[in-house]
Amino acid sequence: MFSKSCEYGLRATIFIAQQSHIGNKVNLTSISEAIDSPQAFTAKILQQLTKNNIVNAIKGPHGGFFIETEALNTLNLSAVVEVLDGDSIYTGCGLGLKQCNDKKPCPLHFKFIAIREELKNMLQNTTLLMLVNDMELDIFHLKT
Amino acid sequence: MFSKSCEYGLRATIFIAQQSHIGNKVNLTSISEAIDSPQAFTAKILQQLTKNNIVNAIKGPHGGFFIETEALNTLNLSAVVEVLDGDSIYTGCGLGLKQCNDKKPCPLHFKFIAIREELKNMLQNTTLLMLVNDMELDIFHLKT
DNA sequence: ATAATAAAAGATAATATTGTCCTTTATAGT
DNA sequence: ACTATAAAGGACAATATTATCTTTTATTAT
Repeated sequence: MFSKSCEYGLRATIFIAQQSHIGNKVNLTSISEAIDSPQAFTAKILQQLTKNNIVNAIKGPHGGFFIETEALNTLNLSAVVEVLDGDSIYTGCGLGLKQCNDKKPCPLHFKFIAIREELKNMLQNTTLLMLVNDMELDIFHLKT
Repeated sequence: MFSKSCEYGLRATIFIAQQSHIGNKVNLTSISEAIDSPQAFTAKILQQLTKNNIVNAIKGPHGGFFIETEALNTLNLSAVVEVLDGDSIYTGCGLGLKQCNDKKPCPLHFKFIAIREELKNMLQNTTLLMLVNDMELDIFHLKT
């Protein structure tokens, strides 16, 4: 479904959101430990998320990654996915055709649209704050 | 969503189904032209589909690939996807966790399940015959 | 038997993705 | 100023996916 980059990116973002919600900044080491991801690779992904204003980064001692409290309520999963995997998951043809649309569709086009819309809605309607609140239930996890 | 192999494989299968429905066997060259795919790569994919009894292959002059008429009605898209991409699309975790289930879910687990079920149903409920019939409408295409 | 056709199989190559390592830049505390 | 911390950036390496090329096997028709 998503690329490895996107998977790690989503997990990292959710972890940062969680920590930001309780007022903590987190550094690369603690992120990659918390989500069980390759550290250097995760660093690259966080750079992209930082450049695209999904997360904030502060250098130096007591620095680290965080998300502003107000943003937790507006940032959704779709924003993260779009930064890391682009919009191909929304627009790409299920059979890999370059041109596939309502006018000139592949045989699966209309069947796919329904599912993609649902996925899109789910990703757009799920904010980081929602996930952070869910995770207080403590049955959810981000590693292994 | 699907791998390139799976995209080509689905397109090839649909084309073969179409031709089989009107009593034609088709060879590699005509398949890769009809679906605009790299020929040698498509050959490898067809080998897998043949081994897994999705399509039949006959060597030699007047040989080629085909699907038996009865099978057109029972074979569904899910069968093709499972051969080429395995079942990861049904069972894999959206965040890439090795262990993610109802007992120990990732934060997106329950939201994903709904979408995956719909995808699964769509792929399982869409038979090759249905697609062949749809394509008689002539608005659908398999290339570019 | 021979030639032609067509899939199967094996080896190899190109590309993209995933992952690592090392250096540079920024910041804070002493 | 110096040191420690931490992200940013660049170069490189490993792996997986995608793609090609060549040889072999099977079948048909002459």
